[in-house]
Amino acid sequence: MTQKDDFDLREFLPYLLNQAAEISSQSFQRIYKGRYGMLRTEWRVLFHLAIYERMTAKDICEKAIMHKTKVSRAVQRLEQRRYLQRKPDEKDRRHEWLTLTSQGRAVYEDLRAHAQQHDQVLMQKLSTEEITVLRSALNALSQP
Amino acid sequence: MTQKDDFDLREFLPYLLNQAAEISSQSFQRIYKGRYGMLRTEWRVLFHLAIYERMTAKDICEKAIMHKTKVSRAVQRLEQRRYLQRKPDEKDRRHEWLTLTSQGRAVYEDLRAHAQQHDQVLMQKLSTEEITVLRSALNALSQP
DNA sequence: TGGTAATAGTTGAAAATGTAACTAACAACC
DNA sequence: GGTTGTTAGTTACATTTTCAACTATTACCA
Repeated sequence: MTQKDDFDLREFLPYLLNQAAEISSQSFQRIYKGRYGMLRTEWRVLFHLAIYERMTAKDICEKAIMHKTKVSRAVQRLEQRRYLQRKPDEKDRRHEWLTLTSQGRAVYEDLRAHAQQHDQVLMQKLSTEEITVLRSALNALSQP
Repeated sequence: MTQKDDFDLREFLPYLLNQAAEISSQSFQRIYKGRYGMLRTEWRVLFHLAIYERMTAKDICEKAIMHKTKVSRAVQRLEQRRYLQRKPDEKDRRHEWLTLTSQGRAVYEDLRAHAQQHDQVLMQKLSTEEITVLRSALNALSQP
């Protein structure tokens, strides 16, 4: 099993990105899954609502770059667990405003603490300069 | 929809990594899916076999950090399309050696060309220095 | 030797995701 | 006002993925 080709997978960005994303998500996944039985889509929606306070599903789709069916289902599950509330817009009843309940906010506070801790651990693998460059590069690559 | 919390999702590495990985994979996905009806798991296995020539499914699991059932099913589909061959190990018949057929290799060559081209486009979003730092940071984060 | 444990890989059922078609509400134009 | 088009969000179905149980083979060790 020796490398033969001149093409190196370890330089192919989509591969590298996926690999790094997968591995660095794992231990955080154990937390939100283990503690609250949540999925990736769910914590993402929860975090967006905690940070932006009041959003429609559409807003979340755009910010999080998630498909509307994913968001729709995550919202359903979060509502079932009483982590969020829906309120139809008075002016345009196609829109629904979503906000976290106090329970949802408590779950967020807990997960956020773990997320920050987890981020600290990840960053220990990198130098200060790498962290800065990495963040800006990832943001650049995230623009479609 | 104004930001309220002091915690910024745009600094949380697993989130950023996932976002960047997702977006930068999309246009490559259109290629392998559109041209060959392949899945992400499948091109990954194909590429590993092209680069390392001869591997067992287990080897691929470890290199690509994929679960064995994913690899098993990707191998099945690649075999059905005659992109690879299996050969049981003489000494230990639990192992199966996998190699690409010439057809599989041709598909790889085609996809590799597109991958490199795709990488060029992605890298245009970044400076030379960013690319270097990004790659090393991603490799560091990919170590479990 | 025989019995238990470990390993490579597969399979089936359940869960999650993607795609396309759908509903409901509003907008725009005649 | 009525027809047509657009938008927010949901649902149904097909495809993928995950998880756990399974087979087959080899390793370990009393």
